[in-house]
Amino acid sequence: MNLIFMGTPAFAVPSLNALIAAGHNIHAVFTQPDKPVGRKQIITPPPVKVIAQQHNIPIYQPTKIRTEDARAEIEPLFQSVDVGIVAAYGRILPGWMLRAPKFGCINVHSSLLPKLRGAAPINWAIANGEIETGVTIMQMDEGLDTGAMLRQGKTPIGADERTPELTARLATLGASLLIETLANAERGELQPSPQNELQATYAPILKREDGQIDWTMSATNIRNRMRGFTPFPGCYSFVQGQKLEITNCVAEDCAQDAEVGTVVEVVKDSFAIACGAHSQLRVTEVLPAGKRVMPARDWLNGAKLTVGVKLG
RNA sequence: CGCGGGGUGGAGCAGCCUGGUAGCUCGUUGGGCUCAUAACCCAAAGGUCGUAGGUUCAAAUCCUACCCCCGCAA
Repeated sequence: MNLIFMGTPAFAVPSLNALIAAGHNIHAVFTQPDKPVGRKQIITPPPVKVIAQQHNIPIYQPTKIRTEDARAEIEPLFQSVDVGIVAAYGRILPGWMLRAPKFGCINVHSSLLPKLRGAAPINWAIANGEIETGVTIMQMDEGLDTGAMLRQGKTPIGADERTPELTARLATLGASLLIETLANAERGELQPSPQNELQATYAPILKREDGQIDWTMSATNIRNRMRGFTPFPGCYSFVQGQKLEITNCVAEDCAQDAEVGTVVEVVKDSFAIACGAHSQLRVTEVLPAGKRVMPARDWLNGAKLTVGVKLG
């Protein structure tokens, strides 16, 4: 089919590659502008741009698409193709863009809609303790991930799995579902299925503050968030005024009746902190501010942590 | 010139302000104890104190420049 691809991060790359491999005619790739990354503020192109360049596909990186000038330039392009494909493009598309292509725009969303609509569905699937998630291919409308579903695939979430691994798997799954969906579209066999609004939940974009541990949560809940919030925003607390990120831990039952957030045990290779719901979080690996990831054992050697210290 | 933390045996840290013997908790190696041990006891090895200058009788420590790592902010 003749199409336009819109995507930005690594998650979108398998979909783009699959479209190319399947022989679709990609008229243009839209992606976010190059941005400065890291302490050195090195200008870095998004992964999707790199792939597009390798295949000599025209690239558009508009900073604004809601202006009349932008519309005048872009709308004819969209009207000339069969469908627009969106995979983690990172911005809200105006209605005229969604309607311009013959089949409209189709989105690869990494959750089992109507659950987890929004910007960070993979992180929240893990953080919420789900045991299964997936990818939904949907017909886009002007709402937030509210369009009719075209195809859906599921995958289990491993007990120790974190966001990067799950993201990679879902990206691959999404790519294959996307190709199947387009094949159906070409045969005129699409069967849109509306979402059940009553079951909708949301996965808001993550902020740095989301990483601060609330010790009144259960240890299992905290551990799920640690997995889901890897690598950003992480899962951290403060020990004697110093930020300490927890990079690995185990949830345990707690017989003791200590105040939540206090250290209840310090042993050779780990330490435990009282959490809500009669549980405790045994920390086995940490990232102190200004340092790199280290086993709890190493950190304890120098930190001289004692039972009774309050975190937060 | 965005703000800030840091570089000390293999690991994590103290010592620096108020210059003068290289310290702590571990790890490693050897020995001991024990039915046994990742536990305990004894002993040993292992350090250009990030780099280069400077001040000084004397620098991990004070001064100057530089290199590298990291957190925050973007």
